[in-house]
Amino acid sequence: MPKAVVSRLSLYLRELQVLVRDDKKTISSTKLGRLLGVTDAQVRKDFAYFGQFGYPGIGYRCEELIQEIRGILGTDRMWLAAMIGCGNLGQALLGYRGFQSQGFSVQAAFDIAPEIVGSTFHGLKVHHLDSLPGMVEEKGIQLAILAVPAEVAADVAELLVQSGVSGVLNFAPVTLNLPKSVSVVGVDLAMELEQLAFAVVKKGEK
Amino acid sequence: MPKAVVSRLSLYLRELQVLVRDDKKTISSTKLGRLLGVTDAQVRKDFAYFGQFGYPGIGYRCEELIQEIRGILGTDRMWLAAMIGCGNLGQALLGYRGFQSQGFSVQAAFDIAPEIVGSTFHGLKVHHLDSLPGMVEEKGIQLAILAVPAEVAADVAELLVQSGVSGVLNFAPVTLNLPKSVSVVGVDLAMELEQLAFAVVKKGEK
DNA sequence: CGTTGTGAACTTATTCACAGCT
DNA sequence: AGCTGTGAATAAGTTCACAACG
Repeated sequence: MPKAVVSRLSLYLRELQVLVRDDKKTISSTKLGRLLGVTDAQVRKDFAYFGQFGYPGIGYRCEELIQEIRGILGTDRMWLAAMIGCGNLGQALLGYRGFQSQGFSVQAAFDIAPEIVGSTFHGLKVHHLDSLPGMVEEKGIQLAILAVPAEVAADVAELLVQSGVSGVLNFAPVTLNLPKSVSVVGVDLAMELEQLAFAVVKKGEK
Repeated sequence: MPKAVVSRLSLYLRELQVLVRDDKKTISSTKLGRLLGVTDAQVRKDFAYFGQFGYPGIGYRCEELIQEIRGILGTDRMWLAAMIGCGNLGQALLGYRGFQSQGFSVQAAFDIAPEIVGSTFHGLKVHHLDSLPGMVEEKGIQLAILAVPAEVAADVAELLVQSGVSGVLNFAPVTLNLPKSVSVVGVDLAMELEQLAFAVVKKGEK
């Protein structure tokens, strides 16, 4: 299965949730594809990797398809996460409503700076990083959102691995080299802007 | 040219900047690839789309290659950006140092909420969205960072287009449908966590 | 010698096109 | 009639492997 399929699955899910909010009951591969800029065949093939979810002559039932996708992605259960680093970005992410609504619950927050440890942001008290291993165990935390400065990201990531988390969402602008038992997804905001700059330049040339 | 090449270019750039900080003068495609988890052939082919930057027997000169990549991405000049939406996320992004260092300067910030308009975050005063078109023109703003709630994202994006921006970095969890003269890069934080959840689930099954 | 640049081989991903279901 | 699911065809992207270079 192509690995791009999984990111399209997230995209389909997001669009289906919009459709349900607008009281749409069913949607065809053609219409769903049009909304997202992919072909109808692509939509059908993507779902076909996981099962037969459609109804010939009808399309896909939105609510049902949402459940199927959530089951595939694993977001039908609640995932417990820890926020690591409560500076600018970490604080903002603690207040982000979109995580909770998609199946992610930030259970604990950590930092190392004396002026931040002990503070409360969006109802969550910040603990010292030293207490991370214990709390991961105690609370059953599976994922970490890493929002620390680049210089310390590698070391902190190492600590996360030792603490037993299974996945890291890395906002630090460095490539983490972790054991392959731990999954990593990187989000580099400056890189995204670079991609945008390139797209603009290319368009200007055409 | 494959479109994945451009995102790898950003990745190479980031790693090269680390290498330069560590006083490395040159690097081979094999070593650079190892650091990032791609093959040596991939590294060479990626650069080959844009020119001949390497030295047989030596590798690539880091400083030189950085300049080449910045030239390709268009980040050798400074890009002027506006922050649209100064809630949680917008405020955090205004304080993000990584943008400036990679060639992006946030010149103005906008919101619509009376309690936010007029405030100052990280040295930047928040204007009302109504003054956007004028300031885009006046300051020569090319890019917009869209950090508004999903419900209003489409309408605000429309205003951005009318104001004349060339590119939008969209943090709202919706697909924007803009004229193709305007480039859009989307970053959906919940989607990234979903990708991570899937990776963890899949690893557990194996 | 170590390393690039690149055509050719191969692998992966997307699109086509149509049988078959409702 | 409208739409899915899917094998076959096509296209895109990656790796191989080696000549040429400093």
